[in-house]
Amino acid sequence: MPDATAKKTSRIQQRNRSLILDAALDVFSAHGYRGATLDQIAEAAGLSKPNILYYFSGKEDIHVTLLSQLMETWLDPLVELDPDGDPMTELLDYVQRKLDMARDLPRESRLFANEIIQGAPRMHPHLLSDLKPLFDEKCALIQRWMDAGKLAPVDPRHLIFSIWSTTQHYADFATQVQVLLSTDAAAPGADAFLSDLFSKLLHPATA
Amino acid sequence: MPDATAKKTSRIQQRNRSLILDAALDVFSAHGYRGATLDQIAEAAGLSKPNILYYFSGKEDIHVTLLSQLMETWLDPLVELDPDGDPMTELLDYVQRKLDMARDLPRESRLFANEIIQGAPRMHPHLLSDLKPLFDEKCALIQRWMDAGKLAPVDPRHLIFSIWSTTQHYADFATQVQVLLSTDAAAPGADAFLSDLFSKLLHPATA
DNA sequence: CCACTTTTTGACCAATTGGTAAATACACGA
DNA sequence: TCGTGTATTTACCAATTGGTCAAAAAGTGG
Repeated sequence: MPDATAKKTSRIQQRNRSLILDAALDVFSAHGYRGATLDQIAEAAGLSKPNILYYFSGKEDIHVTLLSQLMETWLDPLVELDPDGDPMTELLDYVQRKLDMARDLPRESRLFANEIIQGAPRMHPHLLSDLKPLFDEKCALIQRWMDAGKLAPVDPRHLIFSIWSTTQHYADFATQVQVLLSTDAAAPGADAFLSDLFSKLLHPATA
Repeated sequence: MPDATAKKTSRIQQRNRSLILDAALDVFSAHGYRGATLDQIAEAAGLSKPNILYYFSGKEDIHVTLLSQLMETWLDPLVELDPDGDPMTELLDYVQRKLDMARDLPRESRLFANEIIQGAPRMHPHLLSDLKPLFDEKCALIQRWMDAGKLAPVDPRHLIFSIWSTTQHYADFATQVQVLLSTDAAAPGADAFLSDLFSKLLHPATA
C-alpha cells in the first residue's frame, strides 16, 4: 500500500514535476543558484512561470528538492563499498563507478560542485547528517583493510578526497578538459590512468 | 621609461582599483559571477557603487580584469617546471607548489573554478591562447622524461589533470573538507598523502 | 587664495526577477 | 452532459540590480 492517503500525485503532476526538475537541473548546473532564473527554467521545461510555481513553492524549493534527490545517487557508489569484498578490487571498482558517474551525470556533478564551492549554503545540514557518517564509516573500513595488510597504509580520508577530486574533475572542469585535449571523445584514457594511479598507491609492499 | 604618456595612474587610483579588485575577489569567489552584486562589492570595498563605476566600466570589466590578472599567477607553478631539473623532484615540487597555492589563494582558486564550471564564458579565449600552449609544451616535456626512463610511463595529460584536481580540491571544496575532517587545521596530512600518491605513480620500474 | 582637474556622491532609471491573484481552460467521474 | 477539482494562463507587483548623470567635494599646482 504505497499511498495511504489515496492518490496523492496524478499522472500529469508526476510528469510536470519531473519535467521541471530536469529543466532546473540543466539551468542550475550551468549557471549556479543565483545565476539561474525561473524564466529560464520555465522555458526549458516548456511551461509558464506561474505554472512552475504551482508545482513548487519557489526557486529555493526546486533547488533543495534537486539537491536532496541527488544526495542519494551521489552517495550510492560509496555505500556499495563492500566490507567482505577484496579491498583492492573494491576500491578500484569504486573509482570506476565514480568515473562513470562523472561521465553519465555531469549536470548532477556540477550542481553539487556549484553548491559546495559557494559554501554549501543549502546543503550543509545534509553534509553533516548524511555524508559525514558514511564517510567516517568507510574510512574506518579502509583503515581496517590497511591494518590487515591488504592495502598500503595511507590516510583513508585523503584517499577518498583524491578519488572524488580526480573523477569529478572530468565533469566539473569538462570545458577545460575539452580545450586541452581538443577531442570530443570524453577523456579517453582517464579510466586507465586512474586505475594505474590508485593501484600503484594502494598496492601493499611485499617486503 | 615605464610611463610614456606621463603619469597614467595616480596614487589614489591605484589604491582604489586594488581595493575594488580585492573586494570583488571576495564576492565573486563566494557567489559566482551572477550571484555577486555591485552593491556587495561596493560595500566590501568601502566605496559607493557609482564610485566603483568610476574606476571600472562595469561589472563584467571587474570580473575580466580579475580573471586576467589571475591567469598569470595561476600558470606560474607550471611555467616553473624546469626541463633541466630532476624529473621526479620537479614534478613533486610542482604538486607542492599547487597545494601551497590552494592554501594561500583559495579565493582565486574558487573564482577560477566557478568560471570553468559554468563553461568559462569569459575565459575560453584565454584558455586557448595562454593555457593550451603551455599545457602542450609541458606535456611534451614530461613525455620526454618518460621516454628517457626517468619516470614511469603514464599519460602526461591525465597526470596534470590529477595534480590540478587533487590540489585544488582543498580550496574549492573546503567546506566539504572541513565538515568531513571536522578540524580547523586546513587539511593536515594532505602534503604527505599527495607526495606519496604521485611518487608511487611516477617512480620508474627498476626492472 | 584661485582656477582647474580628479574624485565622490545623491538622486534617479530601465530592466530583470521572484512571486501573486484572479480568471480561465481542462480533465474526468457520476 | 454536467459539475467539480485540477491545471494553466494573463496581468500584474515590489524588490533588486546594473548603470547613468549632474552636481558637489576634494585635491592640486600656481
